[in-house]
Amino acid sequence: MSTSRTMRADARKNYEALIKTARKHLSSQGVTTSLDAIAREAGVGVGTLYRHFPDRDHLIFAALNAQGEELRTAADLIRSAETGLERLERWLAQVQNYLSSYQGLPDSIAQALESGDKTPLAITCQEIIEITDGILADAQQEGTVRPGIKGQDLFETTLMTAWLISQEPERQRGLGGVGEILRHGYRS
Amino acid sequence: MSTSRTMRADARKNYEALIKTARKHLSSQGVTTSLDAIAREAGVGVGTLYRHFPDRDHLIFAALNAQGEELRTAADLIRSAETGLERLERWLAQVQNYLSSYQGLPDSIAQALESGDKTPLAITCQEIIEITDGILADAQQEGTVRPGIKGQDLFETTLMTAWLISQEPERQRGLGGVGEILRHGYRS
DNA sequence: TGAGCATACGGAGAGGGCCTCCGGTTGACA
DNA sequence: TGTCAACCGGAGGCCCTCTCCGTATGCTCA
Repeated sequence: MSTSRTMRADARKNYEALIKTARKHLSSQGVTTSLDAIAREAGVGVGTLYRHFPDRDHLIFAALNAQGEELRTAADLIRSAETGLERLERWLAQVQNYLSSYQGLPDSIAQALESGDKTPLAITCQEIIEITDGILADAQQEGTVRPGIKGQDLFETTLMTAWLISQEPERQRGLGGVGEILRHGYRS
Repeated sequence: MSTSRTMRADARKNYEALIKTARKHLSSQGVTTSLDAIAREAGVGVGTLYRHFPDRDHLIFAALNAQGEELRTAADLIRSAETGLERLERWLAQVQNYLSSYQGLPDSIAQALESGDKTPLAITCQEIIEITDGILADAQQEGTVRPGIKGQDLFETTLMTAWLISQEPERQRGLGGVGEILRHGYRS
């Protein structure tokens, strides 16, 4: 979908208002926030919301990827790292951050992954796993990450961690224990 | 609450019918199943359900601990293990199994842990962590588990894993990768 | 410019879930 | 058997999701 130039002007305006309001509500209320309320606050009928975003996941995905916070652009931060391990861990931190954008997002993602792989969220995950595989290969080459580890595994551990974080947003103690176990788990 | 002998006979009967139906619905539909539907199928008014179980968590907790599937009784399986590590891992497997009883249970638990520690679910978790600490100490004594690891950490990784499992019930591939990373992460 | 049409809008309404409240019922005990 | 505390049922208010269709409006082309 996205704001294409073949959209009518009013449609584009509504689309953008919806995304803007959705981002706000998703950030403060999590992925289960009321879609009705979003439409209302965006000054748009519910029908309009559902026409633009057939289901909740489509809206979440669009809100997530609006503006420039996509992972791809963040790839720059990674390049400056010296070792492959450092690059991998910076990348995983980015992914974790991305997956924790909204409270409950990991649940939506896991469900999307389970039921068919055609949804936008599922496709995004597949892309993340592929990128991870690439970075991982370098780290394994240099011997800092154990062989046998797969990008899929690291994605899953990162998703799990994002889930834990988004459930307990207060504890800023950075889940030291869990993170340490995981790092020790894939490093050589 | 529980089925006490100070309850009136009709109250006890309803309580038990509710638990029975709740177990069925929770098992097949997960923790978000309709409470109205449970009351209906149990042949009881909704008011009765809410009087016995003030909120969803109370019902989940009661359903979880009805009959003998509590973790405590499963402690027997653990004793036969020879090494402390083996005992620990069997215990964690039990906990993981318990935490995956219903789809979405880990979410309920995480929320209970976050908001006050007085809920039955939160109390149960605290108990599990304490038991884990005990078993963990033995394993650390014998040198098979790294020092610095805490019962809380192992509980959290187990909860995360249970979440992943309960989200993707199909994949019986046993999340080989994730499990292997975690085991490697806490072992010496 | 303005007529005509494809595109898009809005919101009522059906369906369902949550939870409360209170008039009515019933088990227990004297 | 009578009395009352304990317990029941379910109507009803509120909120949410999602569909459907009559209405409105941006766009295009003559």
